[in-house]
Amino acid sequence: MGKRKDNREEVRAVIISAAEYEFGLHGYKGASINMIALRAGLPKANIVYYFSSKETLYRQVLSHILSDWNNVFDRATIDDDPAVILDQFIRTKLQQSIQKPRSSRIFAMEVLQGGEHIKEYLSTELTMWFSKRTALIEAWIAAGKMQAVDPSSLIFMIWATTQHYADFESQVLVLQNKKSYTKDDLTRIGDTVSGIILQGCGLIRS
Amino acid sequence: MGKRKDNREEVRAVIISAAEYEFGLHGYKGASINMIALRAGLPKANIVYYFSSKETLYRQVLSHILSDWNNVFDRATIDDDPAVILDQFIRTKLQQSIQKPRSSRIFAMEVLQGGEHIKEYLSTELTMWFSKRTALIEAWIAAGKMQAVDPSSLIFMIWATTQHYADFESQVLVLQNKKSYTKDDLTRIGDTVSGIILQGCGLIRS
DNA sequence: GTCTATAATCAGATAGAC
DNA sequence: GTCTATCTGATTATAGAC
Repeated sequence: MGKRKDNREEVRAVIISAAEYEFGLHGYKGASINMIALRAGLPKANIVYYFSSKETLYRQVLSHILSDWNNVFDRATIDDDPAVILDQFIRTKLQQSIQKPRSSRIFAMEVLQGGEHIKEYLSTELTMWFSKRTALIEAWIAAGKMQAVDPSSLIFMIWATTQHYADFESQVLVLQNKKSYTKDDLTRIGDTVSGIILQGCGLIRS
Repeated sequence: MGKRKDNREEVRAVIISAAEYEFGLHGYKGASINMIALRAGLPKANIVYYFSSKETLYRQVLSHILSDWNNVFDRATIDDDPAVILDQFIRTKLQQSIQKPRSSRIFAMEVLQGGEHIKEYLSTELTMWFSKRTALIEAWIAAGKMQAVDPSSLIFMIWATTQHYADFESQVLVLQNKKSYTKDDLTRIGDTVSGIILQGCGLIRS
């Protein structure tokens, strides 16, 4: 019976992966169970059998994405150097964005449409994370470790900029006449963004 | 016959406005002609009568949005002060984002899903705009008017950050425990974003 | 558990009366 | 020009054979 359970989990994982692909490409409404089933190599009835409904599947995909989003900034304290932490935070987010663009896009489309499906995540887990980080930045400022900036705006700025490369990938690539990001792009973008933000917070000098 | 033509244009304007609302809320697939018709106060057959198809209506909405997007940066030259131009660019974009969030969201969802409907705009008009602006930034750098930064990354950073307040409005408001943006928010965000970016480009000192 | 066939619903588009 | 009624197709979900 262990066999059966294992298989069940494997199948669920295959479906979630296919669903992530389709939702990331077409959004919640635009993705169809049929296409997800085709991509997973299963008849569409099985999708419903494993997840009850499209809505449930979508929620599972969302929580699968959110569980993947831990980062450096999480464990930083007042004793850390803000320059090091912010630099790592920016580069890690950028890397995630460029390596897993579809996850970022699903989240973006969800928030764009009001975030109904992740209301609880936003108002509990993420709100707690956010208030701890803004408090830390304020503590750094009070300790004279960085210059006074509005912490919320700073975090939004980093989120927005790093996610932009996933969410607006089609625009970014067309404008730069490229087919996909290279390793050099990742370095160049990371250097520029980290450079501007650190210098803009008075953490490195011109 | 002038009467009729005028009326026709009025009705079309009402429909476009209702369509902008619905597309901005639910995306292309998620919005239905039925809901657009209800919002416009018309039977749904009239929507199709005036615009032939949902697709055509959507394209009209998109081009209506794009025609609205001119800004300060457009007419800047090498003789201008980059600090002034970039500051105005940031604050104008931010204002547009906060005042017309739905336009921004429709554009965002379109690009997120691959930008098929605006391929031509992206690869002609916007590409030209973009290459002129990056060239101008490079000229400023060469003239010693600002410090060396990657022009593309800088523009993306400004776009991403300013649009974030429209596109991720639901998240931003929840995290700051607000119902809507105030005039103070606009000032505070503008000051922070403009401050970090200008200082980050060596245009003001700490 | 797995799959085929089908029911039920909803959307976009059209026909035709007024 | 404007609207009601209807068609056609797609999509989610279910029933029931294997």
